[in-house]
Amino acid sequence: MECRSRNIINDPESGEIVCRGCGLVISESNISVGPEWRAFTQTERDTRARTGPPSSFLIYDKGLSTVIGPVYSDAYGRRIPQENKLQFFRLRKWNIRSRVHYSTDRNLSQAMSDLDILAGKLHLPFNVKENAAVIYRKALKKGLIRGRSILSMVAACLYAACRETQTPRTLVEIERCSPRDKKEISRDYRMLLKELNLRMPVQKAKYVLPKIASKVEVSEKIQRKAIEILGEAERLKITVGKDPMSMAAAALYLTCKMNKNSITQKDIAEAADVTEVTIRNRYKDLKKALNLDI
DNA sequence: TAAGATAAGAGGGACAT
DNA sequence: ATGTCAGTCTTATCTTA
Repeated sequence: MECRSRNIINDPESGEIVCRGCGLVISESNISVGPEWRAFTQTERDTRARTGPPSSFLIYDKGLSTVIGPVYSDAYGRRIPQENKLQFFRLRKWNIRSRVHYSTDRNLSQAMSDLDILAGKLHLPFNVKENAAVIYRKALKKGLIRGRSILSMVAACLYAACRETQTPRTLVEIERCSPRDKKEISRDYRMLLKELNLRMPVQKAKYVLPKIASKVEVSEKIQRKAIEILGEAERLKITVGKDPMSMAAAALYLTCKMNKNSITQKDIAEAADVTEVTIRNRYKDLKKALNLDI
């Protein structure tokens, strides 16, 4: 099988790399990430490893800080004399205190842990989480967090990261996993867009279609046909200003009906998280624009 | 029982005041 | 900053096939 469009996306649901155009799973990224050396004992592994954990925006100090550990021996394993022990105790104490010293650091360390929890609940891949962390840092630097809820800002950053990376997650889905409500999260999200001058790519209905299709019983053929219809709808400019999710839902419903797949509006509405009425309206638009008579 | 029709209300963008 | 307006989507209810 060969996919020409190469319009690939890292599917966060399955962890696969798939083509957004045709749904082909491309699993050929066989890069070996293991070491090129062999080691037979733990000591050998320790001495041969040349790297530590990666630096990450998800850790408040990017994981690069030096930590004075609670071991009372020096680099050669010799015990530290009694008279110096107190000195090390004080050093360690200030090492810990200085790490999370400023309020922004405390805020960030709290936020990163909240982000971790939220992204985990939503099964979001690492790159989205990292992206959200970068946005949060920018917001914090511009003083946009103060006076707002950390949890809401974290949710807003995560949503922004999803939009930026074209990872299909709706605001409602994020709201369900966050203790803050949709109104607040969306307000903060809009504020982020404005203050940080973020430009988001427009969500395409055909990218969210597989998400709906995976929740209802639809054949691969019908999915492809629905995507075709969406392309046509876009060309006819009847998608502008419409929720991509409802466009996709309506296209899927239309295709099912044309192919004698007796799926109900209710089922699709549930899978797409839109109402039946909205599906009906979009369905009507599609039928009219495409001159279809079913 | 699913699908269609209709109406009222919420919330946000554009624009004016 | 606040108000208005058109347009979208939701919720609710009734009718039709």
